[in-house]
Amino acid sequence: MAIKLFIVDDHYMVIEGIHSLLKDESNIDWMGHAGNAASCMAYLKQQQPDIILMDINLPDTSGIDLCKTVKEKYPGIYIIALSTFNQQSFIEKMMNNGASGYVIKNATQQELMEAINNVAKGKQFLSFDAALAIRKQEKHNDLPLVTRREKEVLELIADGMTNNEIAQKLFISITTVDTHRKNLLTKFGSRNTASLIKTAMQHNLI
Amino acid sequence: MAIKLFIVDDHYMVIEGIHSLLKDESNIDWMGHAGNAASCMAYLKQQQPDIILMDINLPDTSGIDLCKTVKEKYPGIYIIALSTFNQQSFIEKMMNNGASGYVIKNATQQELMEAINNVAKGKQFLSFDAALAIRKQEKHNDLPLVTRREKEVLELIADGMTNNEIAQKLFISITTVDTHRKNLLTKFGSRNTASLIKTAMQHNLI
DNA sequence: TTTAAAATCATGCAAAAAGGGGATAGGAAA
DNA sequence: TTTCCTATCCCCTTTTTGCATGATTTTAAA
Repeated sequence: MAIKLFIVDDHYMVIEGIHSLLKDESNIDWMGHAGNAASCMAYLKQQQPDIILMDINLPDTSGIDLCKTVKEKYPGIYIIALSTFNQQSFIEKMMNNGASGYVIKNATQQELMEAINNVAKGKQFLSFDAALAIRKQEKHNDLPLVTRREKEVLELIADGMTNNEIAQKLFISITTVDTHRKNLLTKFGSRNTASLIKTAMQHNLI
Repeated sequence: MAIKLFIVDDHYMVIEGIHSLLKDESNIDWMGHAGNAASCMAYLKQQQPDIILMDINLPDTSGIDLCKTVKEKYPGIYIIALSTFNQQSFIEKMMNNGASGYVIKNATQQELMEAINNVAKGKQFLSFDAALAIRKQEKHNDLPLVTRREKEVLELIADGMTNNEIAQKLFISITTVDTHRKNLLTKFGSRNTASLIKTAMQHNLI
C-alpha cells in the first residue's frame, strides 16, 4: 500500500525538488501541495494523507503552530518537519507539537525516503544534522532559564522602559524590578543592558 | 547558443527542484552545482558558466560576500541571487555587490526562465515580490541611515562595552563616542540603549 | 570650489543602571 | 520537614547614560 504524501511549503522550487526526488518511488502516492497553512487546512477537510512534509516557515501561520493544529484535528496524520535550518529551538518545538520527524532541506533522496518510511511505521526520524544539533544543545545548554516574571521585565526593558516605569506598570517596587534586572544580567552573563538585549534577541526570547 | 548555468546552494532539494524545472529547456546548459562558497570558487578555476544562481545563505561565506568575490575575479559571469526571503536589505546588498537579478525560491518556471534570459542579455531582473519589497522600502524609509562610524559604535555598544571602553578601542575621545551614541538614539527614535539595540537588531543592523 | 555631512572634541548636570550587601514570604519538590 | 526557587523588598556607592549646547576638522558630494 502506497504512502499518501502531502507537502506544505511556500517555495515552489522546493516542492518541485521533492517531487522530482520522489516521482520514481512506487510506494509514494503524491497527493499534492499547499503553499500556506490556510490552504493546507482546507485540503485536509477533503482528504487526509498519511504523512505531511511541512515547512517551518510559512507565509501565514508558522509551521510550528500549523503542526499543532493538524495533530489536534487529525491525530492519525504523521508530520515531518522540513527546514532550511537545523536550529535546536525549531526542532524541539516541532517535536513537542507532535511532529514525528525533522528533515533538513539538503537531505538526499535516500535520507528523505528513510524519514518517510520510518515515520510511516510510527517511528521517529531526525536528520543526522538535526540530531547533532540536538545533542550539541544538550551538552552545553547555554540558553539561560528565565522565569515568567523575569521574561516580562526583560521585554519591558527591551521596549525602552526604565525600572521606575516597569515598577509602575507591574505594580511592584522599583527595587524588585532592579533585582529581576540584576538576575537577568547574571543569568545571561551580560555586562550591561545592551549586551543583555542582544543575547536575549539572539536566543529569540524577545 | 545555450546559456551555461551553474548553481550554488546548500540545499539539495532546491538544486533538484531547479534542475527539474529547467531540464527540458533546450537553451540551458546545466553545468552542475556547488554546496558552498569554497567549492564554487574551486569550480570557477576550471570552468566559467555564463550565469550563476546563487543562494544568499551558504554554510561558509554568505552569498553576499561570495557574489562580490566572484564578480571581482570573473566580471563576465552574471549572478542571480536566490533567496527564501525577499528582505530589502539582502536584495540591496546583493545588487550592490554586482548581482544582476534576484529571484525568490517560490518562483515559477516561467519566472525563473525570464530571469535567466534577461540576465543573459545583460539586463537586470527582480522577482515581482522582490521589486515590491524594494518599492515598499523606498516609500516609507523607516530604517535609519547610520554612518560607518555610528554602526561601528553601535556594534560595540551591543557587545556590552561602555563609552570609555569604546573610546579606547577606537582611539577617540569618550565625548565623541557619546556623541555617536546620542545620534544613534535620535536616529532610531529610541529612549535608551535597550530599545536602541532591540530596534537595531530587528532591522538586522547588528 | 563651495557646501553639506560626518567625525571629532568639550563641559556640566540629572537620571538611570550596575554592583555590593542583605531580608522575607510562599510554593514546590525532595 | 527542610531545602530550593521565585518573587518580593530595602540600603548604599560608583559608574554609566541621557540630555543640552556648544565647537572644529575631515571627508564627500554637488
